[in-house]
Formats: sequence, C-alpha cells, structure tokens
Amino acid sequence: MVGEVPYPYDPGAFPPFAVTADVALFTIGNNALQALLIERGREPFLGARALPGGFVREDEDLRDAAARELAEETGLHAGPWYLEQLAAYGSPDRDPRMRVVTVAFWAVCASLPASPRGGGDAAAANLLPVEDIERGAVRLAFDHARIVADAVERIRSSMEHTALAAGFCPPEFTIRQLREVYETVWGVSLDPGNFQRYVRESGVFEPSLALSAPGRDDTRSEPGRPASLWTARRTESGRPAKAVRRLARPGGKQARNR
Amino acid sequence: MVGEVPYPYDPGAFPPFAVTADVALFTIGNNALQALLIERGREPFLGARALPGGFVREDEDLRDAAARELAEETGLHAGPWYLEQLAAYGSPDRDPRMRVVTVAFWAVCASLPASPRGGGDAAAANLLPVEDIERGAVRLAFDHARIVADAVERIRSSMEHTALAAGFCPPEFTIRQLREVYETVWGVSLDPGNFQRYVRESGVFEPSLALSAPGRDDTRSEPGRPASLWTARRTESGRPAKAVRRLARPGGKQARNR
DNA sequence: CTTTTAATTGTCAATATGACAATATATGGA
DNA sequence: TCCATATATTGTCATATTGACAATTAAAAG
Repeated sequence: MVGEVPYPYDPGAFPPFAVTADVALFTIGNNALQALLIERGREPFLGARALPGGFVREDEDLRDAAARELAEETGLHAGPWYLEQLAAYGSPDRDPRMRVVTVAFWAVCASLPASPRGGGDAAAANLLPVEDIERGAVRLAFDHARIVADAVERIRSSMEHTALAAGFCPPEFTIRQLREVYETVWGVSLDPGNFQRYVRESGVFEPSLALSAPGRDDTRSEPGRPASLWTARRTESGRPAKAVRRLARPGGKQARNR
Repeated sequence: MVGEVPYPYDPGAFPPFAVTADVALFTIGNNALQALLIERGREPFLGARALPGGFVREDEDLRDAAARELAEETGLHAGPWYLEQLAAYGSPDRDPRMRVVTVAFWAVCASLPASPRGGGDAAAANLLPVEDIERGAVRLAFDHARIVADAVERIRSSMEHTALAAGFCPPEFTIRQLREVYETVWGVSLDPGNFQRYVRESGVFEPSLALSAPGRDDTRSEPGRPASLWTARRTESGRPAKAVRRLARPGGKQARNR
C-alpha cells in the first residue's frame, strides 16, 4: 500500500463542487404545519426565505452537517428532533454563484423555543405556515420551494405507515394529540373513535406503562375522562403495520388533493 | 446586477468535493432480480464489483449524469429504463482517495443485451443476482452494498402502490408477466386469481386497447387461453390507488422478512 | 372431438373500514 | 351529594376489501 493518500486522483480530473446540507424542519404550531426558515441577509435572494443550511465541512458526515446547521439555527443542541435525508439537489444553475450540490434533509420536532432566533448565524429564523409556502405566498431562495414541497410530501406519506406523527408530539402523548397531528398535517378530519382503534391495534404505537395515564391526576383541571398516554413503539421491522388510511369523518375539513 | 458571476464566493470559503453519480440498475433475468455491476480494473477495490457511475460534469444535471453513465455502461442510449434518485451518500471515508459525495440513482428496465459489455469504459459490466449480493456473496466496492440494499428496499416498497413493476416488463405485458415480476422481486408467490382482480380493479394498470389481446394470434403456439395485454396507466395522481398487499397464496415461496 | 393447459371470472368466509351509538370518568356548580 | 358537561374509550353494525379456492373460458395437441 502507499502512504497518506493511497490512490490519489489526478487533481484536474474532476470538477470541484461545493456541497451543502439544508434542512427543512417542521413542527406544529398555531394549529398548522410550520417550517423553519431564515431570512437571507445578502445577495442573492436578499430578503427571501431560505432553509437553514451551509457547507459540509472537510471531514464531516452529511447527516452531521445537517444536524449542526439545525442546532446552530435553533439554538437547540442534542436535537430533540427526528432527522432523515430527503435527496440531493444539484441543478447546474440552482445557485448563480457557482456549482453547488445540496443534500436536503427533513426533520420534525415537537416544539421549538417561542422565538428560535439564530444562535449566532446571520439572520433570524422563524416558523412559517406550510400552507402559505404551498400557496406561493412566501418568496423562497434557490430551489428551496421545491425542497420544502418534496419534504412535506415525504412526511405526509411516511405518516401513513410509521410512527412519524409521534415526532411532532412530546415523548408521551395522548391519542387526541396524535390525532390532531394527523389532522393538521394531512388537512383532514378524522373520526375519534376509529382513530382510537387504529392507535390501539395498528402495532405502531404502544401504551406508556410507567406513570401511565388514568391515575396521574396531579394538577389537571380539564373536564372529561382523562386520556391515557402513548408512545411510538420501538421500530421492530418485519411487522405488517396497519395504515391509517381513510378514517376521515363525513363532515370534516376538505381533504387536500391526495 | 453584476456580470458573469454576480456574487462570487470566496474561493477558500468552502472545501471542494468531488461529486459522482452512481446508478443501481435492476432487471429480471433467469427468474431472479439482477443488478448491473462492473468489475473494477484498478485500485482501490481492484477486482471488486461496483455500480456504474462517475464524476458529474461541470454543467451537467445530476440526473443527466446518471443517465449518461448508464448509457455508457450498457451501450443502450435513449435508455428504455425508469430512473429515479435514491439519495446522496457522503461519508467522509467512503473513498480512501479523497472526499467524494455520490448521488445514487436506481433504475429498472425490461431487459438488457445478453452481454451488456462496457461500451468503451474500463471494465466489463454484467448482471448479478441481488440475492447473492444480499447474502454478502459479492464483494462490492465503497459503500455500494448499502446503496444496492437501499435501492432494492425502495423498489420493493414502491411496487406496492405504483405501476413500477411494469418497468420490468415490455411496454405491453400479460398479467402473468406482471405477476412474475412481483413474485420475483418480493420473493413470494401470489394467487393468480386474486392478482388478476388486483390488476383489473386497482386503477394502476389498464388494458392495452389497440392490437389488444384475444385475437392477435399470429405465431403463438402455447396452449391455454391467450392472455390479454396491459400497460401501466398514465400517472394520474390524486387517485386512491389500491395496494397489492397480501395476495399471497398458501403454499407459496417463503416471504422475505418484510 | 377429447385432453391438456393457462387465463379469467365467480363464490364465500374472514377481516378491515366508516359511521355512529353507548359507556366511562373526569370537572364544576347546584 | 348529585347533576350537567366534557372528553376519552369502547361497542355495534353495515359495507368494502382480502384470502382461499372453485368454475368457466379459450386456446393447442393429439
């Protein structure tokens, strides 16, 4: 074998690219699906919104870069989020300055500090309703509108067969909280009774034993029977895993064109 | 605005990466799912198998680069394949020579020239059974074993709700051909009667009108009622689209651990 | 014309889903 | 304490879908 660099490439044999990692972080706030965006403080796209992101470092894994950018932008470290890669976007003209390939990630989390101000990065970060973005009411930089659209589609689809919806909730949650996540992200209204059955029998979630539900009456003051708490079941693949499908209720919100 | 390069980056502000496009092409041959691989002719991983791929050119779109590499490797141009991006792979140590981020694609096609020899590229390309790869019986270069595994999983999953299986068939195909694709890729045995019903009622496929089936007896010589021909239905999203799910038949092949 | 082979359709029980009623368990006030 | 109110949770039942498998159709071969 050779030394430091066993089989060096001819330095001129390949075109150099810049590689960035961008993250579309979603959360639910104000009864709507929200995306974390920053306001660009310089050209190009000065004043437009953009996804948190930046150059991948020399010896940094793509995923680590995405997590780092997210942490820098939200101020939250040891992120309480669920992060997954979406795809690479590398159209030759996506950045007017030079050839940049970005690896996009999507993430979901339960909540965010009221004002997730940039923890040192240039501009301020804030949450904007996905509905506004889908309507084209938000000016997004580069191809970030497409990235957000693709991420939302992936999330909506993934929620049908996995416990992803739990990523929008605290570690333990009530069935109602979970149902409201589905209703908000999918833009539909679900039947509470049938949804209860789904959560109970799908194998995707499981009741939170420990300081479970009925009996933990500490300082609650809402009327009605207290709800039990649930968690996402540890991912044991190799299971059927039922889907949520059409639990919609008759007079509910108008479903999007899925 | 400025001229050629409106907002130039500081050349030293970002680490240069090499970006490549790799393609995992699958087809069905010999009653098994097969992947197109080349044999590496140089270090590192001399002698190991690798996915067709190479550097993305200066002004080339990622997808175009993938299609180009595929065409160069198979000798087929104007590819009769279905090509879609899988994900980016960019672990800092995935290539011992330098920092390379690869954008992986997966593709499926109906058939390939008997011996898809490299159309000019270094090594010979040939098809290897995915089963062997999954079993670890094939030495793959870099992280290509993971890429193949991810691609196979994506394909198996996608086939459940889309017409992707038709990508393994000629433009027009019989229901039996289509069923054999599912059986081969999923490693299960499906009930012919129930599968017929699925094809007929799922909305994913549609009967090939034109020179349809019963009546096109030109030079056939197989016994039995002649099969009608079908095609993938033009993608009209916004439809329910039934899933293939468990049409398995009792004594069929052992299903993989899905 | 009969046998053989494969495609296609039909039947029926077991499940799953959608709609909605009934019951359980809290809070708050009379 | 008892009742009205508000949720959570469980049941019921008609309908739709799925799995298993029988029956029918349409060709080739002898």
